[in-house]
Amino acid sequence: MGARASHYQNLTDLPQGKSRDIYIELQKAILSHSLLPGVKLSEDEVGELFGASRTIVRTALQALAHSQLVTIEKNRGAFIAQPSVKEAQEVFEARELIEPRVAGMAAKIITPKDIEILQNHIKAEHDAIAAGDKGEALSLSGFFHVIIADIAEHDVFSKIVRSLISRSSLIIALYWKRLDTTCESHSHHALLDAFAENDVQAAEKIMKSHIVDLHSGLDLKSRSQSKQSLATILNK
Amino acid sequence: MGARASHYQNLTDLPQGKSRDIYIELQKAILSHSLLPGVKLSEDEVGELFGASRTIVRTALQALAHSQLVTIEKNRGAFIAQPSVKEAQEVFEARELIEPRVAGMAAKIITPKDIEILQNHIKAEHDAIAAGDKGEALSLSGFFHVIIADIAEHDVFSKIVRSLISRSSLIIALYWKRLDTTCESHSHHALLDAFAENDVQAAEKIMKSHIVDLHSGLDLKSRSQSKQSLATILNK
DNA sequence: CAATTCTATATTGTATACAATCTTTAATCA
DNA sequence: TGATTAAAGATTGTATACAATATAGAATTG
Repeated sequence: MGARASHYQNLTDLPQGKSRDIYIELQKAILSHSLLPGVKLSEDEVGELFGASRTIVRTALQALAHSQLVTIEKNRGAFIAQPSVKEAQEVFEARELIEPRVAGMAAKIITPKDIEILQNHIKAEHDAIAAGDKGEALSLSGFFHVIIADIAEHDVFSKIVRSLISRSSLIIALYWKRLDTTCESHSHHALLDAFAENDVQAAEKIMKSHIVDLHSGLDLKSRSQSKQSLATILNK
Repeated sequence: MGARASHYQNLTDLPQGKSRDIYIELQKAILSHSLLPGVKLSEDEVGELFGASRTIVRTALQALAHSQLVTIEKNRGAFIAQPSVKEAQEVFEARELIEPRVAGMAAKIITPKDIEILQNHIKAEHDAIAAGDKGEALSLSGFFHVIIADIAEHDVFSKIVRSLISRSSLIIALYWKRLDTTCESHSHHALLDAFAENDVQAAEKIMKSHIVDLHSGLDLKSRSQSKQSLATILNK
């Protein structure tokens, strides 16, 4: 649990403070699909919810915009980003190039403790699925990839991977067609086996096919959409 | 000329306005090594220079911080970033993975007009070297890679490449040891030949070895300068 | 004289007031 | 009625005043 929270935190380079808190909270809501693409984030409303002035809120929203989780339209405001079909393709193409390499690097230097963390993470995924908490399960399965990037101890790749995975979450919200998410867990298990044996090549290969598989789970013709009030969504 | 300006502009997702102008100007100064790593960017000073309020300046500085060209320290201010040795290694490792792929993609779809643009760019590089304008030459040789990313028409990779090249400029300012920069031009020429023949594999290979070569031009033991204050630069 | 504490100054952090712009609603005209 | 225009309201953009913090210099102490 503590591990998960820290992964959220490390996603921004904002200095500590209220802006950072707001960034993290909003991000959490976006990655768990509580906030869906297209939803407007009004400065007053967000400020009201978090007890912060607009100055602070704007800092957080601009940071989210830099992370491409939010789009800011001049004189119109901030909205949860809606990645285009082309962007969706590109994000997964990038993941197909970068993440196998990262997985290979992780396999090289992974420790038993790291493996335990990943095992616990997979368990948490299973629990979320069992509990029917789809948003949480999805969020966790994304963070699985982030943990691997952290294990690889390569800050540059790690940051890129985090960004790509965040954007993947939005892409999945818009274009995911498969209803069975359980198939993913299989890949994660297989990856763990490769890690346990420090098998670099196997890790690369499994990660590659895993991402190709995720990519193929997208329906890049239709997109889904819905609108809700921000206050309702954040339970505040 | 116009092409070069547009490449600066496309480096940020800031909305049009004064913040964007400041971002672009500061970035230009950083990439041409007019502003060196460690230099402080005081909000008042920058605001004075550009005739803008601190609100606007802060937006620009925060954007630069997110691009990792600037580091913001709480209650201390913004400084031109000073990449560590580890970060320098990682940036070039990332470039070695990503840029060859991008060069291959560009080779596949490049047009005669694109090739002409690249040729003109190389000529501008030569002119800058001939004129002894080292900063300009360096900046241009970086943008050569950005243009290739644009030709590949892959926004996600393009953005990553832009970021890596910006950071490379800081890294070169801190760790470059070679005194002859002319050798680079050769690689750029060779790349152009591969592009002209739409030779994907050759483009990948040349780009890879070009970046490995750049990487080997770094002295990752000693850094050329540590913190420079604005006072030092102004001889006060 | 060196080291330390204290004070004054300068700089950044935040809230807020006002301006500019967009959005919605009401009114007008064909 | 339907479309167009005009006014009112709401929202974002920007400047600025004040608060919090860090920095530099002076005073103090051993």
